[in-house]
Amino acid sequence: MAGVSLGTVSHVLNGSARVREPLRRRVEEAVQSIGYQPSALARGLRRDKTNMIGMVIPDVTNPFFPAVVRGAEDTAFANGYRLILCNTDNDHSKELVHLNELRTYLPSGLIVIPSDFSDLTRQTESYQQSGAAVVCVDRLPKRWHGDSVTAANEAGAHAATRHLVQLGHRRIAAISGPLHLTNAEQRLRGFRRAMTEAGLAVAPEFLQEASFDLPGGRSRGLLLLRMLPRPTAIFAGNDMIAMGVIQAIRELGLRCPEDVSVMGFDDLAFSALTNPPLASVMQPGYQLGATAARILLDRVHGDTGPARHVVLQTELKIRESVAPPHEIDSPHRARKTVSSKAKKK
Amino acid sequence: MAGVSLGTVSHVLNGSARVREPLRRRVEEAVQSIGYQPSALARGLRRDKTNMIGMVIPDVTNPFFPAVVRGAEDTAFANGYRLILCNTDNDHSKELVHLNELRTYLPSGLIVIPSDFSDLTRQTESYQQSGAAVVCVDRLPKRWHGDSVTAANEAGAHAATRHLVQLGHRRIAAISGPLHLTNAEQRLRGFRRAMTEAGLAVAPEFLQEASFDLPGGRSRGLLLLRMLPRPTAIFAGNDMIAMGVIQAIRELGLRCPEDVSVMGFDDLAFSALTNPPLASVMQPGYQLGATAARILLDRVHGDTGPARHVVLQTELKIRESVAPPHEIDSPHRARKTVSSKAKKK
DNA sequence: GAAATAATTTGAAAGCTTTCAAAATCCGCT
DNA sequence: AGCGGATTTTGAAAGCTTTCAAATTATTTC
Repeated sequence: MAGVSLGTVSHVLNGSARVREPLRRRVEEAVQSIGYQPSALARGLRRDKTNMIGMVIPDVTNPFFPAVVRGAEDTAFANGYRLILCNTDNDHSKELVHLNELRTYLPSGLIVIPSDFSDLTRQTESYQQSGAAVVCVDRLPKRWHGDSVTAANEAGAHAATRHLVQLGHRRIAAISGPLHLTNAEQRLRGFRRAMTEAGLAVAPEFLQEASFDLPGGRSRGLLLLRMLPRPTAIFAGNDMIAMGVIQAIRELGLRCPEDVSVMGFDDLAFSALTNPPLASVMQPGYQLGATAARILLDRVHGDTGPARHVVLQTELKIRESVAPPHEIDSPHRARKTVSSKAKKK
Repeated sequence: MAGVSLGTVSHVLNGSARVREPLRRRVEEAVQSIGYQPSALARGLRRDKTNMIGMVIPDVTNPFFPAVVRGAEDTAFANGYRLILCNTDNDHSKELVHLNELRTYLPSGLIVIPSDFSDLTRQTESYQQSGAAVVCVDRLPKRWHGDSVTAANEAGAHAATRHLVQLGHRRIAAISGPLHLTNAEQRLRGFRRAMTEAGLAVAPEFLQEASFDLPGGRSRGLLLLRMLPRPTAIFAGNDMIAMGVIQAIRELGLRCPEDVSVMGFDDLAFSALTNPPLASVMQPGYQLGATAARILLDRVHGDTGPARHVVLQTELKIRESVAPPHEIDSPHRARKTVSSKAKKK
């Protein structure tokens, strides 16, 4: 200690009160010379809040989520906040463990991509009364009324399906993600609406549900492709499912897009590099994360307005995995990029 | 509080002293009923150590790193530790910020994939004297003497190159990653050794250096492909570079593998799905992370043995992006999977 | 120049655990 | 019943900040 009281040091470091020049300088020099850094733990303990943000995601390994994490990390970091990353593996009990433990670190907030059957709502209460904000991303738990950031799943799926219809497809099947996840359900809804609007009926067996991964898409794809008459196009709930479908197509000796068109959702970084390049509905993962962090920070800084539900626009990326069906003459061709509208309420 | 002293509660919760049954039960019931959870902050403050592990990586968005993160997260979580994730963006100053700040949280340890020009060694000292362990993964800073977990880069690159040679290639070029990264440098070394052993000279202009990403691979690829005589095979420093090369090949109206074979390194999850499927040297990202966490936990639990340098084996994955060169008759064909040896010292 | 007022600086408490030494209780034994 | 030793339980300190009220110093005003 170089000549001054503890309280003064704190004031210099936090600018919490004016300190006259000579003192301030002495303190700053001392801090410099011994490389003093305040203990984040003691600080958090005293302030009842740390600069940490808990980020709970299903799995870093799934290529869509890292983009979200990155978006959140960047804006959090730029504002002096740090991320604690938690994988839930879509396991509800693991989610609970994380949620419960995270609280004892007094984080400033939580950014959550909820797992299946998440009852985040109840957890959230205890966080909110400890002053932490909670923002949900990508998919929402049932009856979620707090802040959220999602993609325009319904609109995106609608645009994608309409594109398939415009290419001339009539027998279009869908492989949705797990329907208790709101994003999977919304995408399916968009698919159905587009089909209805086109006056096309969807046989119930043409609607399959799979887990959001490659094996899920492959097995459901095999199922669909063995039906007669076979669908000429398949709308997949996400790109991993779509890749599974393409694999199934190949296994059965069929070709994509000549025999079956495939449309994905997510537009992962590598979807443009696959064989064939995958048509997909782009959703802005980075933006989802960044926006969630933005909202969270606003809350931390005192925004007490009504819950915000940000819906980010998607964009249809047409690539070689879709083409007009072979059996029928293709009536119209639509190669342009179609955007669904962004919406905020 | 239900009838007993503070110290006793602590003992019950930590098993730090025997407590007689009736008391213990009363405490446990009280804890249950109000859902009491000890403050991780106060605990860390008192114990001079938290259950957090700082994980510093270049970029979650790069598909190789999430696997490492996942491996580390899983073993850390299973042992009651949590991960604070930090992106450095390969920016040394950002790495410094993270490293400095992380320390104030008194983490149990650090798992670091160092950025370019990292001088982690100095940082490490101050961590170690605060009792935190540091493990380096994937690549090492210059003169790193602490624990490390890396892949057998040299051996993997050697095996891959030898495979190309055995296919009949003579004019083989390499696009390495940034050579101040030890992993890039080791892979290049493996490449050179295989070439030397095969009695093949490598023209200096056939050795290019690129950043570990797709644009890097594309631009260097274009360069190489415009040379005359053109290389018949290109060994890429990682899969992202390899994808860039394939893109370059396509842009020039050439075909892979007919005109040019491409070999990658990493074997990312989607490398099997690209067009053409990418031959690559598999390195076990998940294991790298898991092993690093394992070593870290051992250190935390008191292992004070000499520094461990674990080298994990790689495995050559042959896929359609490599084939015998067209111009020459292919002398031998080698389709089998070749493993490099694992090594521990 | 003294008093009043404003501006700085300080001291001490509080936040929640863990831990060490001291106090209390238990147990067996005579 | 009383005593010694072993076992449990308790009290208080410490860990590092922040913050509030109190104390000190500077500044203004008459």
